[in-house]
Amino acid sequence: MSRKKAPKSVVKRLPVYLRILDNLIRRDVEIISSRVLSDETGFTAEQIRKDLAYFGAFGTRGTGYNTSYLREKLLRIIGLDKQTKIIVIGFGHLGKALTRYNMNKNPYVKIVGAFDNDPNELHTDIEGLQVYSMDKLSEVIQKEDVKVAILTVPAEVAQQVVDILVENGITAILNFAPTKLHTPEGVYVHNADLTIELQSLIYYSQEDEGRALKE
Amino acid sequence: MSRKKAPKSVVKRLPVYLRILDNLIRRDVEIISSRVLSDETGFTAEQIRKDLAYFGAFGTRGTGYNTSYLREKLLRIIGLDKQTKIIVIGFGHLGKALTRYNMNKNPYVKIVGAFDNDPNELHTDIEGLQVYSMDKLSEVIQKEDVKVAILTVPAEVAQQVVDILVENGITAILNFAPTKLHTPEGVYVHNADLTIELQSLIYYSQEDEGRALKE
DNA sequence: CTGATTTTGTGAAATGTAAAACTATATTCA
DNA sequence: TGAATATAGTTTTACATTTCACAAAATCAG
Ligand SMILES: NC(=O)c1ccc[n+]([C@@H]2O[C@H](COP(=O)([O-])OP(=O)(O)OC[C@H]3O[C@@H](n4cnc5c(N)ncnc54)[C@H](O)[C@@H]3O)[C@@H](O)[C@H]2O)c1
Ligand SMILES: NC(=O)c1ccc[n+]([C@@H]2O[C@H](COP(=O)([O-])OP(=O)(O)OC[C@H]3O[C@@H](n4cnc5c(N)ncnc54)[C@H](O)[C@@H]3O)[C@@H](O)[C@H]2O)c1
Repeated sequence: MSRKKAPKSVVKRLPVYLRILDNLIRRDVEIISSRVLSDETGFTAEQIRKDLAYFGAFGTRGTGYNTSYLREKLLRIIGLDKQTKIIVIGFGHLGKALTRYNMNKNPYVKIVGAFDNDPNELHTDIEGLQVYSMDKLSEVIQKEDVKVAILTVPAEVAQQVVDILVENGITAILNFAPTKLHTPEGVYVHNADLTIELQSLIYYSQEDEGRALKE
Repeated sequence: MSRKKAPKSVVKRLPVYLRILDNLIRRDVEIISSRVLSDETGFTAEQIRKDLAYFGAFGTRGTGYNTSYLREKLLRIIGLDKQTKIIVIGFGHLGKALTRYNMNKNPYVKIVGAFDNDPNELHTDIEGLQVYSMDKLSEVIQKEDVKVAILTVPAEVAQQVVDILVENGITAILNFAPTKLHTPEGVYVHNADLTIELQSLIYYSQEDEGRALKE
């Protein structure tokens, strides 16, 4: 049976459910209802049930969801059931912060290398991390069979770096550079645009003062 | 005349338009059509026109939009016409990267202080930045009349820090901690959850392999 | 100066997403 | 054992957003 494709908004909520489940399991909670999940996530219970229904029926009526079972299912749905290999391009301030964080705090991914074109950045104090110059890119991507890259280079060079990544078989890019990237069909780009987040927050922070909507 | 409230999706696109306009003005482009804006942003021309229409009529039929004029209007709409004062709470890896970036690259906001509870973090090599211990929070917020905070503390302490921020009059928070924050009515929280971005990207990177949607 | 062209601004239709209502199934306890 | 209760899963309805289609207004060419 072929299920309807899940909307983007649903996919964005799956990792939230996963995180809550991880916390619950750590606290030895074995069963959770959509109602309680609702309290923890802020999404409505109906929405949570509907989201999960895109992928199957994982609960028990009258009881709720088994936390470990649902976690396993979510891992498989999201694609985290086997550790995803990732590279980071642009080992500057943000690249370093993200690399360190994902190596220490994110068990679902494995950073197999960081890359920079500045020779001064080719060292690190992060344990277990290799920092390479850009000419090692092809070699590492192929040897490790990497498909996912985090891009933290300046906006001016982002497109040219992306072209190289795509050439070498990268199919998914988390882009922090504030610029629109052009990629061929089949290469996914997610923009994590921190400036946009901040500016739209400022919009809302002023809304109450009645400025924004007046003529 | 009172206009209809702009949807969140529209508000998120306004900073994108602003950025493109900044680039165009830097290249001395004076007039831009919605069609070309569409090419630059990836949004459809109709959508761009409709977005702007929530706030007024800023273009000239037959010609397009004057870049400088539209920029001024957008600045005022978003609330960037006067520099917004911001504080950063949690001067760790991510907090440092964001602070440095916004001090150097983001002319629309002014970081008036960073805060940390670890005495080792109370120094910095960022020019013009003051790093304070947490007991200076009230004082700085009041003296500078700050309303917006960037939150980069560990998830475990995020809620207790938020309570302090709210107590002291902060009304908008950009939250990087992977946890749901509870705030009273009138306090805006935007979650910038980088782990969710990465995990949902992984979902899409596997979609083509036909795994995710099969029974 | 006039008709053709361009491009904005906007109402209507289509699509996508969320919420609500409902149904089915399991559990609990008298 | 069976009625009451709890909760998942499904269908329906409402709402939000995008796309479409075109009128209105400005410009341009001759
Ligand atoms: N730091 C932030 O908080 C922040 C916030 C919003 C957006 N961003 C965006 O994220 C990106 C990185 O920001 P950052 O603060 O880390 O900047 P950064 O200058 O500290 O780091 C950029 C790194 O990319 C490297 N680099 C430059 N050209 C390269 C190339 N062609 N190939 C490989 N590496 C190259 C540089 O050597 C540097 O180490 C930028 O696009 C920035 O606009 C950053
Ligand atoms: N670094 C990343 O790339 C990344 C990615 C995703 C999410 N995050 C989240 O962002 C937050 C910060 O991450 P980080 O990597 O910068 O961590 P970090 O440990 O480097 O920084 C956290 C800082 O907060 C300070 N702090 C702790 N408790 C505090 C308190 N009660 N009051 C004030 N300051 C306090 C610490 O002293 C430290 O300097 C975390 O919640 C993390 O989960 C970070």
